[in-house]
Amino acid sequence: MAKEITNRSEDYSQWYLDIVRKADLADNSAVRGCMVIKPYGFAIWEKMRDQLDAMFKETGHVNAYFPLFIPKSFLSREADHVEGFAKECAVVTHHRLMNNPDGSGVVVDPSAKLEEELVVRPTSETIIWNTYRDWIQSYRDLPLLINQWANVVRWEMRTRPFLRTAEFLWQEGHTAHATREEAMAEARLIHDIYARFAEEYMAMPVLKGSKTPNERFAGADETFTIEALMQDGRALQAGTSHFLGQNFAKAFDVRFLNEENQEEFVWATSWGVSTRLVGGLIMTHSDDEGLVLPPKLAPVQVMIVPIPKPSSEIEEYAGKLMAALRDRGVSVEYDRDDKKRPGFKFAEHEMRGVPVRVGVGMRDIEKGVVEVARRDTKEKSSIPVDGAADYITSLLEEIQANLLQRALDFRADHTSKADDLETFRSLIEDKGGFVYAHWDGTTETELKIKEMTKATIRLLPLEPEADEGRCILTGKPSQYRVPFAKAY
RNA sequence: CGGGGUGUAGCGCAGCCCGGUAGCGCGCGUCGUUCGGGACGACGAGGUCGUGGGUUCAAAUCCCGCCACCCCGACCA
Repeated sequence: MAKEITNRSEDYSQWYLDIVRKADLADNSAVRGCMVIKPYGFAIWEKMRDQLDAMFKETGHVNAYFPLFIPKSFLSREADHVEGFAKECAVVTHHRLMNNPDGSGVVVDPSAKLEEELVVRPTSETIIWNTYRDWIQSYRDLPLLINQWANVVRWEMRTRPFLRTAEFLWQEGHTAHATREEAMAEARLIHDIYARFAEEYMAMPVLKGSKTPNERFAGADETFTIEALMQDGRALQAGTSHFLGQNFAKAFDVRFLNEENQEEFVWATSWGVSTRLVGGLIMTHSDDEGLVLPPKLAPVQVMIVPIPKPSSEIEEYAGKLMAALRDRGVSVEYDRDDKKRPGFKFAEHEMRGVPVRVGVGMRDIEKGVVEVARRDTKEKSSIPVDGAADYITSLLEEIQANLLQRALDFRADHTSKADDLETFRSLIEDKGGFVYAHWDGTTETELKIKEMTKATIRLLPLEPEADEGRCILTGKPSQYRVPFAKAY
């Protein structure tokens, strides 16, 4: 069922791009590296967004919005931060165009040069912390638990729809706390929320852990990550939550008076997930027939196809089922297009990943049944129409669970151990997936292994399984294994 | 920024080597027959052949410049 792993990544890449296009998710845009998200693709993002937003709000967060433009000087306040992002910033230098004197369209008006150039946000820590300085005076102002839904721009050299685009949509949470412990707990809380969302809603299992210093967010003291495994054996960083220590508070001079009337710098976190999750969703579940959506995130969970074409008799028969499904909170649509034939519609809805298709024709009406087809296994069965709403409701739950299980099995099949460099290299190269190996803990070794094999340490397990061994590169002692993988 | 490749109808491509004024499939429109797994037939619409120059009686085709995009690297929280 699942897409077979191929070492020829261009095949996999083509398969992915075909799904994006054929399932009507996104198009290339006129701007290099930016994509147009089409209504169906955006509907999936909206389902994700609404669910995440609810989870943030349940844990005391509120939404706000900060400017798109950041004065260039803000970026350089935090040394690591500017170093991390400087190479991929879009910069606004002027604020006016004028007619070209030679009549060939418009040019930038040189007299409209900005005093201070503006950077299109690659992330908002700087402008938000510059604002927080004015909002925080006392411990009574803390914690400050704010999230924003926004777009950001990172001028990446190579892009791929959803997985890495120059402009992308995301949420970024920025919180301020009175103590180190509280900020760390916040970073861990969000990390847990991301993992729960990935598994319960996306049916995408993730590894949880912290990043090595080398892979940490620019300006963070600790980065927590969730890492998923795609069907071509590559890992996808799906969401990060950062403990920022007092780095940004110091850079933007954000202090507060504690209960003892002493001045302290505040403690911070930031965290985000993006439209990259849509790419992860596609790559986790899709097959050669197209997209496969987990019911909890499918814009349409059940599509009713009249056979051979719409009629008032079929609509009346199906209408009762639709009402019963809606009563149970299931989103259902009736395909009333009378131009397309049933076979075409079947293929089309499969392409778009609709979890359950219900076929209704005269034959079914005579027998008092409907034909129920599930997208994940392609199985079809004839179900009495009277109990169909209950059957389909539980079938949706079963599909959700099956997709997660399938992905878990795939990950288990593509998780291995290596005790020497040659085994490691061949596992990474031929099998893909996560390869657990011993590492001496140094950035130097991490980088050398990356250079030799393209594999990176995806995370450091939070509760590592004790397993003494020797680093596959240097032979130095190691207390536990870390998962390596090639990553997107 | 290096190495390779491609620009021809909405999409995917052929034609280029060997110059003669543009074609195929899908899609699109109309009509008819169809309709329980991507229908078929007939007719039809749609193209500054990426762009600028050169050679030639004549350029999609040959030559030179430029631009864009894709792939592999580099890069990438």
